[in-house]
Amino acid sequence: MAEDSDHPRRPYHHGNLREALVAAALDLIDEKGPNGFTFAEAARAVGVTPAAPYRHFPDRDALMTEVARRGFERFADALERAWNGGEPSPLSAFEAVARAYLRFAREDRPYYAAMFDAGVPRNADPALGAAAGRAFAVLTSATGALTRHLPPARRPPVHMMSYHIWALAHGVAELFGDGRERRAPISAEDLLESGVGIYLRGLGLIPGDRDD
Amino acid sequence: MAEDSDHPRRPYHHGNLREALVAAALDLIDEKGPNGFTFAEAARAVGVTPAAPYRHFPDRDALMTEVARRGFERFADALERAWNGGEPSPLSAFEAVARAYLRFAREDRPYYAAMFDAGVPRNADPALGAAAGRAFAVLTSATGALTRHLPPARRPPVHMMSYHIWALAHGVAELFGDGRERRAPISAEDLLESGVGIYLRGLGLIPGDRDD
DNA sequence: TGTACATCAGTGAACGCGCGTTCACTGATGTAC
DNA sequence: TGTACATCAGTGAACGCGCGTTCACTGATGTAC
Repeated sequence: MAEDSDHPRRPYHHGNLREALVAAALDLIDEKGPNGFTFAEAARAVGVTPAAPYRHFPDRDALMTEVARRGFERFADALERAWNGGEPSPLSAFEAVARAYLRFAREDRPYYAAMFDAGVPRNADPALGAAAGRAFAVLTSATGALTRHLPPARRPPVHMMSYHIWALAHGVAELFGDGRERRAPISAEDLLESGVGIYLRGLGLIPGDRDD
Repeated sequence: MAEDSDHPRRPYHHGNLREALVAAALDLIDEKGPNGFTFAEAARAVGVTPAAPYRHFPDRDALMTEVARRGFERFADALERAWNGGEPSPLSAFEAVARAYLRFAREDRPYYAAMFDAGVPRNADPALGAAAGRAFAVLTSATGALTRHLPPARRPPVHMMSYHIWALAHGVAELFGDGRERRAPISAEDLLESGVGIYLRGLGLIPGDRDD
């Protein structure tokens, strides 16, 4: 009973094996983490011989790299959308970017894992590096816009500030995303939002609540 | 030429196989990452049959867990030492803790990887969980001491603040530690120190440089 | 101090497994005329 | 519209590999008397 007689025989050509493999890889990464993912199992999940994927990817790592590349594209898109050209205000748009970061890490977790936890090197694929750069560029342009009206003496280096935000968002996502690492009594989203708020206050970008 | 005739034959009993396996595991993790580590290779590195480790660890994961456990012990020790009871001042001690965090992530990288990147669950071993709790307790008591003199209305929840610091430190370590992830024009240490400084200023814990 | 014996910590051979990958092949599809 | 043929995207069998783990074993060590 290798196949159900009610259903027509699966056609010899899959039709969209490349896409199906990517989808299967995402499922597997979601289930078992980026290191539990194997080429053979992806093929099995799609119902295809273990040799078939080689028609679409040179090797196992190439599929992983493809997932990471797509992840960075989506990630960059999401951040750009959230930034929205700095509208309605740089501050609110900036906070939207932070929220989008975390939402991506949570909702597109297997992508995020492929991008940051799978050990795929940034230079594995030029398009991957470009997409990662595009994502990071959103952060830098957002911080640039946000700090532009500060007097130069109090304006932080834009790269430094981007790295701070990125590190905080990544740390929150890795440690507190999805309930891994001790049941925090505060959600990852709230954690990042409050952290960014305090940070921005420290830069004088939003008013402090000092009594003086 | 399986053995050098100059040297006496390696004794039948290794003498300290357990310790040697832990050391080999650390080397392998350092070289190939926490997922490149295998039981068999650790045994080989130590010059022992692949069955020998089973006299000391029930299985492969137990060795990984042991490395993570020791890592958390050392980590907690390092943070406690840096905190130094809050002397000479809570602020300087707090900053010393942040520096110690990053120094640990850098200098004891294989430990850090076993602790955070190897997928060892916190409850794999009660002692591991306890050590992790002890490390985190340093952060909470440090933030508690640091914010104690703030008026209650402006005092941040101590857990939230600890999580912020932890997330920032972890994010910096993962993204910028050891030059992985784009050559940042600023060191991970400086990045964390400046980030923590801005954050503390945002809480009113160190003076801002406002002109008003 | 010497001997008998239990215990400990290794050996060496073997297992089953799943993986990544290769190869010659074949069924299906698309194109030229 | 029909046929011939090149190309494409699969199959199925096989490979070598290293891993985790087991087993009966044996050499070395420690202890009781």
